[in-house]
Amino acid sequence: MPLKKSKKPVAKKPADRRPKPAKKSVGAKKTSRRSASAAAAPLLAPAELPPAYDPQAVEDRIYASWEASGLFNPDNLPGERKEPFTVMMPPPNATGTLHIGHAMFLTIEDILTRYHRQRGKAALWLPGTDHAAIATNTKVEKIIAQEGLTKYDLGREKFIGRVKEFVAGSQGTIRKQVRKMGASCDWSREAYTLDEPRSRAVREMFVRMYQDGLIYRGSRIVNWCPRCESTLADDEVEYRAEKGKLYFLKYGPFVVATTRPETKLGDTAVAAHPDDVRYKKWHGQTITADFGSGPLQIKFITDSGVDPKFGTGLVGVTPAHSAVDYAMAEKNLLPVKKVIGEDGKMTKLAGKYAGLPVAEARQKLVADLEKAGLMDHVEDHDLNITICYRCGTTVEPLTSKQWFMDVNRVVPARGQSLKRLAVDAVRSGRVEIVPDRFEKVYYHWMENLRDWCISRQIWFGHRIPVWYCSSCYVEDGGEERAGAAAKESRRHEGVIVSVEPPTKCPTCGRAEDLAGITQDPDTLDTWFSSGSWTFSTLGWPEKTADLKKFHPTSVLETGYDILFFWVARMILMSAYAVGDIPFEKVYLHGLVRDEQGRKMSKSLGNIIDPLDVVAKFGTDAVRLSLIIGNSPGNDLKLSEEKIAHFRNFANKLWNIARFVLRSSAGARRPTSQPKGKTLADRWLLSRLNAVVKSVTDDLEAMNFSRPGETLQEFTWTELADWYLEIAKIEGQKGEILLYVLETVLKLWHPFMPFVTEEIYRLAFSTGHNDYLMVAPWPKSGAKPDAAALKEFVLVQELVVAVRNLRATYKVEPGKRIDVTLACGAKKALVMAQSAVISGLAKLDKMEFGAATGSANATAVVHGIQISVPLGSLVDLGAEKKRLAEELAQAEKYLASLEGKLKNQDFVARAPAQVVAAEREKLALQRDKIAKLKSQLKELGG
RNA sequence: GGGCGGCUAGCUCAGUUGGUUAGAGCGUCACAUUGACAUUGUGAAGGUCAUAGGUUCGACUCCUAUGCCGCCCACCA
Repeated sequence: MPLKKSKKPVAKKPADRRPKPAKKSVGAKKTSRRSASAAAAPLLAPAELPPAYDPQAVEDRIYASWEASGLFNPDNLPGERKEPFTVMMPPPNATGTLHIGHAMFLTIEDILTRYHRQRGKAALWLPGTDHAAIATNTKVEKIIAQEGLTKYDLGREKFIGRVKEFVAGSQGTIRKQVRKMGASCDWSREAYTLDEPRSRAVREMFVRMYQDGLIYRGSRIVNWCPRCESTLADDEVEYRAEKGKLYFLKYGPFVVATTRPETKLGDTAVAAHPDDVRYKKWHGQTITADFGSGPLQIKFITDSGVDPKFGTGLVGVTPAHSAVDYAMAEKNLLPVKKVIGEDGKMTKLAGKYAGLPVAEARQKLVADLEKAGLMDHVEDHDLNITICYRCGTTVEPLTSKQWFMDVNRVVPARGQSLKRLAVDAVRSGRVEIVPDRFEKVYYHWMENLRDWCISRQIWFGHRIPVWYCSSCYVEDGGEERAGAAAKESRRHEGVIVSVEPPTKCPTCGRAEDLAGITQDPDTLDTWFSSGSWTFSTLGWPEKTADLKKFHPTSVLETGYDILFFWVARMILMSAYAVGDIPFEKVYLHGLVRDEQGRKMSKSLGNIIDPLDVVAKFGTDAVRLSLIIGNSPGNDLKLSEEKIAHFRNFANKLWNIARFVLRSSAGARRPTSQPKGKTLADRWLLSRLNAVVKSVTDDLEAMNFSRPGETLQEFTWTELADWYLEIAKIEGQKGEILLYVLETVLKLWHPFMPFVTEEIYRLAFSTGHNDYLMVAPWPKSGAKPDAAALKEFVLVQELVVAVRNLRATYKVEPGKRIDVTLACGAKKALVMAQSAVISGLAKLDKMEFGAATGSANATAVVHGIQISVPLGSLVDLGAEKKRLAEELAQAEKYLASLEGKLKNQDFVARAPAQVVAAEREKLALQRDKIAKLKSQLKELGG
């Protein structure tokens, strides 16, 4: 009993055991046992298979054997594999553990990878993790806060040490969990956005873009999170509705409405709509306003974005603290007056309010204005405040000297701006987004993209590869002005931008005293590094063989929630760096929600932990539950009941295998599709071919739910419930059963890799790295046997009709009954199938001809009248009622068919096929009605 | 303010070029337990496909409105 011996100890091993290729415990046993008996027959007596599939006893062992086989690495795959299939795993944030959403994407990507691997491609699925700069930084700040520490207590070096420690632990957990899901990714190529090769790629990218003038340093408006003490990208802010006030201030000769009076100290203009007649005479003038910190020179400008109906139709323009206002300032070359600093306090430009936190400054200013009679009135107002997507703190828009990526400047080598390149990649069809409705969303976002602020003031991340020479570099000072001048540092003396740390200043030659050359303290936006993920993982900037072979990648599979953050950035950066698309297709999945459709969250306590449900139901069941019943771009509602259903299904498949193995003892394993001998054989094989085609077509179209449903229906209903039952009657089906089982395993394997691989190992594997994982995908060559399909349906319906009668009259399930069939032209078919029909319907005698006597229960199917003499069991009244109901229904249907066929337009315009089908239905209904009527007459109705 | 998605059986969802008596799973009801499987089998009940129009011989499917529910984007100071 080698199976049982090998099972227990392996199952106890921890999931995280990283198997060493040399140690082939499973393979070795299998090989020695197998080598004696060649490949002809199943090698395991079915008695050795436990009656229930036990995922816990199988999964870790199977995964370890896959990993040991080296077959996750495309370089090791058998045969000549010219065509690559590449998926880059969206690197999970190294901030903790995986949730059920990760389990979903792992499943989808694994299905894709396994399918294409079976199709004979060089399938590469490259795993990795993301350092997730702000998220991880914030997380570790929280952790050390529990020790009563801040990052400043530790200092930069020590703090980063703590982060690295945390990340290492998190990565270990993630690796374990990814394996637990059965992911067939190539661990030998695992990458991390902050490891050395990726860091080098980031620096290289930065330097090249700087040299091409696409990265510049300038003082522009950014989103500033006072808690994180860092900038945020435009898409890293979220909104929260809040009740606020709208203050109407006396503003020189006007009244201007504002929600943030304290920012008015930084106003440099006031704007009206150009067509607003009330203010025409002020256009171009300069007025003076004073809010208590001295007179302000305010230019009157016009902007079509101003809504004349809101407030007084005037906007106080505060370039330093509003993105909209900054845009107006750029157009009008207005001065920028920064009254709020990065510390969240008023600057010295705020006069007497300098040094006050923003909230206090507002209170004081409002009080002062009221005192001075400068407050016209105050209204309640609903407003959307911007908050940090990581910590929820109110974001302060302010101008700051940062590094930006210019998305509108023409890329020298490409002749177009980054924005245009990224739009065209999708517009041209080279990148296809599934579902396609997201293409519109993508265009809209990309067209409105502004220069991307890429510098962050957090400590953890890629340090900006820029150094400043203290001898040559002079910070700009003085008054700022919006517009072209803000992009000051495309080139600047004393600014050294370099992949490797500089050894001397290129301007002054300063070398010995490197203390005078200091690196920019800032780090890069995390998306800057993940934007290069598709090619940095393959060795870029080196011209590696991997890069040549596997890029552009085939499919990028990720959640629709990071379409902008990540997908768009990858298209942008790939267009720049490699002059190509990063992937051919984008498949966007939805969110996993709880059974009530709520987001899963710790506070709601409705989180489904993938490891919990995997332990409870098995990985295969969890995988299916995340795939079936879901379509791209739509959210999925998940419940344990659903997972339990697929646990049951995995067990069903297991038991189908047990049955097949015990029924096929001594049979040869066919190398091609056997010929069917009986109607049931021909039906099943024909159905199987149709299923192969349908599943293949669906997977090619990246449709995962439907092939799962198709396979489930075929496996459970057609194969198990019908064919296996017939096999018990007809016998002698060893070869067909083995063939169908093997084919079904191959088809199911991408969806449920563990149970299928285990069955394959027990039933078919010859050892020697013979894994289902690399078994060729079935071909769907044969044409459907239309006659067999049609005839078998008749047999099925006949059987169901008899079962129905039995259930209606509560005939004991075990009892065999007699039946009289009036078959007409179908007699030959029914006679030929009499053994099957009798077996499935538990018949004793089957007679042909018209039934006699009134003690019959009757049904009509496909023109065949079934009469079951039930003697005293038949309640004549009830039977009459039942038949009358059936007759009424049939007549109703007949009437609709007649109506349709009487319609000359239908007959003339509908396709001939459709009309003919309707005519056939009509004839069948008429026949049925006649038979039902005569039976009713017989009963005296 | 602009845009997108959903609305099909009690629940979760299929329904891909317009032609089925609208399907599945779960749940419900009835019955069945000596070998592939009770993590099962057999049978049944259950829907005017959100509403109103329109196009068409024919609409769950296409078009136009409307109503809920959800999401995304946006500069209403």
